[in-house]
Amino acid sequence: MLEEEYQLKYFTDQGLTRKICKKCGAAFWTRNPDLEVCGDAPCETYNFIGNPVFRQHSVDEMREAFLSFFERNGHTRLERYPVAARWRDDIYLTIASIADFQPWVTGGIVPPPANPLTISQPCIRLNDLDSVGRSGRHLTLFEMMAHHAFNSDIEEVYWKDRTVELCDQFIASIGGDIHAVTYKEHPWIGGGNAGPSLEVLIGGLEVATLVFMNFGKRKTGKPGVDIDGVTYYPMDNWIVDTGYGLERFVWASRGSPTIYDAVFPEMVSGVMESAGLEHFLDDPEYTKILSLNARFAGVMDISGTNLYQLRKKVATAIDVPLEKLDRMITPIEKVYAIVDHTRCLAYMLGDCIIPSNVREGYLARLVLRRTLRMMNELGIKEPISDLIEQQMKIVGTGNFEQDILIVREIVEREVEKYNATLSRGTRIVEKIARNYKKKRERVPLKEIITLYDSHGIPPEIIKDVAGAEGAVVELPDNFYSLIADMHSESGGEESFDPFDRYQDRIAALPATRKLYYEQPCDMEFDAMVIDSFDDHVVMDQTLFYPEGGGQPADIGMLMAPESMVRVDDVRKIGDVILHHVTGGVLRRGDRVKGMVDEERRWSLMRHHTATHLLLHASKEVLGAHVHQAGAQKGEESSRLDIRHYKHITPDELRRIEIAANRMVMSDQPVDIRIEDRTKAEQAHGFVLYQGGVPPGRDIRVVQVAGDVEACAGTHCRSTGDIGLIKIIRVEHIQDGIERLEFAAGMAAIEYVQKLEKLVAVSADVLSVQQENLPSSVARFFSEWKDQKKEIERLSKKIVELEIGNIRPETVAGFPVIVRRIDLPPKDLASIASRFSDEGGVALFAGVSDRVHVVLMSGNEKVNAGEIIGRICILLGGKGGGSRTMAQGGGPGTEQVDLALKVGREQISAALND
RNA sequence: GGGCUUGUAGAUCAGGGGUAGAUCGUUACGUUCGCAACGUAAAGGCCGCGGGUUCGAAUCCCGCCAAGUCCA
Repeated sequence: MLEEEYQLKYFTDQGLTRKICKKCGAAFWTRNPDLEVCGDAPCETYNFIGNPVFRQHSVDEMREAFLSFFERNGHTRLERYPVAARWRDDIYLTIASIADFQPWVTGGIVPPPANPLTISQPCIRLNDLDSVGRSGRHLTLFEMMAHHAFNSDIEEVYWKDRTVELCDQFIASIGGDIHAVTYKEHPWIGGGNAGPSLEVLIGGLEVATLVFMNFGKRKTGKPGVDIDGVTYYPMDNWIVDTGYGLERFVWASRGSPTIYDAVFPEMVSGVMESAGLEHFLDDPEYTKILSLNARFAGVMDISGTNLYQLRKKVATAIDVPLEKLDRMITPIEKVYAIVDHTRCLAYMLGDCIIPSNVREGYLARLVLRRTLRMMNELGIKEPISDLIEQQMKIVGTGNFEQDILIVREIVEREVEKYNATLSRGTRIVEKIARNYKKKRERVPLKEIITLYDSHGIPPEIIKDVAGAEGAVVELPDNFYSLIADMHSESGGEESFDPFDRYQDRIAALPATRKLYYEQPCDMEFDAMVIDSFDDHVVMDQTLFYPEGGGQPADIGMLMAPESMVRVDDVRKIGDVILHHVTGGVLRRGDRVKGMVDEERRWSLMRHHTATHLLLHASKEVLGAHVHQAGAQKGEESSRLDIRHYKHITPDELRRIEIAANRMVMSDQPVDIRIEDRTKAEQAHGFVLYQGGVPPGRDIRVVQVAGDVEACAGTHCRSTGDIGLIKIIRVEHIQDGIERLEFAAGMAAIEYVQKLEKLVAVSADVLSVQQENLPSSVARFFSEWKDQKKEIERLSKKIVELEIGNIRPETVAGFPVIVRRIDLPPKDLASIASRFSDEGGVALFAGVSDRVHVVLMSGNEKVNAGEIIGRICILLGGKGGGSRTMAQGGGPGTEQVDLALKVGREQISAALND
């Protein structure tokens, strides 16, 4: 498959030969004619450990060596992107350098920021979380050093030969021996694309992958090829996608036992010390074991039960009992994992992810809790926030957007939350364990799943806590995969775009001129209909704003000489603007006059500009970490979701409102300009992208009162146009996101008037002055409570009096009372229970607007529940209860005497039975 | 975005159609030089909110709100 794709001129020129690995059968290229294996795991084990294959480099040195090498070779160096992939909605975290440029650049829609370019992109992958620390090579966060070239029919930058040549030269530049390098053929398929790829191996370690993305599933007019039974077509743009593992290069340059020792030696020894394991640091046996461990782990998949296999191999190799090895190595693996996880958290939190129960915030929480658990197991007392802070400082605090103090506060809050969850969880587990112990049963798997799934208690803790209560827990080894299977049942359905079928037709049309940008305050325009299909109209130019950036579409009218239609929705497809019309038909060539619903549009503009001010005011009050998490403008109110790690207090809310309104009153101009994307990003940073990342080489930058955003919406000319901004409420949408709902302009006035009316009506009901409303309400409420108490006291007294008054008669030798007492059912019950407690039978009826009856029996022979039913039928109602206590009622107030009489007969009949 | 769990006294939780409970804490009194401990008593509840079913709902059903949690 794709075999001819690997026949590079560079290979033959340089004297590399293609060989087939005698172990795995894979094809590879090498300068060493005697080589028989491909150099990849499991065909070859690590031989760089203790025997570095590059000149020694630190992380920073290696990164700089890479970037400057490619700069020297004509590449533009790019700053890293955040680890939270906020410009994409299909992934939460940046998982590869190419992810920075997907989907627009790779899709050929948007030109790349530079071409060719080089970048060192921190990436987070949590797929192999369990292997981190154990395998000696897995990391949750790694830097993918990369160079990319975006080729098209118009411009070919470079392709396979040059890419491999650069790889060779870079390896040589850091002291690597290119004769020891093998290039393994490794067809690559993913995300609807495919292409040849080369794995770069040295010392038994895969240090880089060179991917040549040139096939896609989409038809391009060029002949297709068959890959794994699927037809792929050569793409119009073909992309060099390389990934060099920074940490792996550093590791190979040090030859240390594990990647962790190479990448963060200071952190490892610091955490070792905190865990009381510092004696291992200079122990040669430890070094030997870990080297072996990494070497063996390098050639196998160690997930799940395979870990046991790995342990056995190492134990056999060094002739140490398995248990002893396990005791030695497990704590060290945890230290490695802690060091790795805290660095991952430093990036996550430093790049403004806020721990949450959803989305990427959940992933941050997951890693944080995992780390806490391991720290706890090792008895590390040092706060995790200190470790994260150290990691941030090692990376350099200037590389993070989030302030270190805020990161600390967020972490400390998370720790508190986790402790609360754990202690809550412990109580629940204890209770359940006691229950099953009493029943002499094992705690079933179902309970464990509920505890984990619904209460977040890890099964290990369940086992411990339940064990302490003396209960046995049913816990299979594959617990986590069981959970995963359970959740994977629900498949996502394909979303269907109703505009897909117009794609071709729309693509043939010229771009619509966007008058709404040129004349944002005009509401009338002339245009020519250039296409019309179904209920959609396309014109050469329009003032109608299409839905976008959280701003709804304009509505209005289009008038032709012979017809008039209503516009009720407007959409932008590519550069063409589609108007959805009702009430008539327009034809191609019609000259029309358009009129936008002016009041609505003004209201939307006010709300939109107000959104920017409010966001900026929130940053002023709450801190620079505040980001927009979403926004929706409306005519009457709008909402702005912001990322913030705790609840906004009423006082903060007032300050935000005041700050925003001050910006209004200072009447500052709204500056809108089109800027070059890359230049704008450099000037303003990624804070530009508050409402998502717009496509295109140029972006529209809206600058107002210190707030700078890439924004496609329509705005007021100056902040004074907005009028009043009134925050209506704040809502806690999810952990880490607060929603501000607000009104601007006339809508704000209307809201205030509505509030005013609410107060006026309320004050009127109580006949008090408006300013006395709070104290009056408080007084009424406490009086209401007092009086409720008083009624209860009096009721008790009446009950006592009634009991004193009543003399039971004797029926068949048993005390019986049948009486009408007009008290609430509750009181009747408490009187009746006095008699039934002493073996008597009591039937009471109370009359208010309806009749309720209570029958209580302390006598075996009298079944209260049965008798009450018959009584209630007479009252036109129903009733029921137990043998000893029954209640019921009905509307028949004039039947009370009859009902009681029948009741008495029933009771005596039962007693005489 | 989806699944699951939970909202009852200040705190922790029972009760799951028929008179709202326990433990701790609080207060008062007793014992004490005082404190702790102990004994006795009391106060403290819109049973999250709004609908519905029912003779009757803390309890069942629906919606909302809030908290927690697992996953994408």
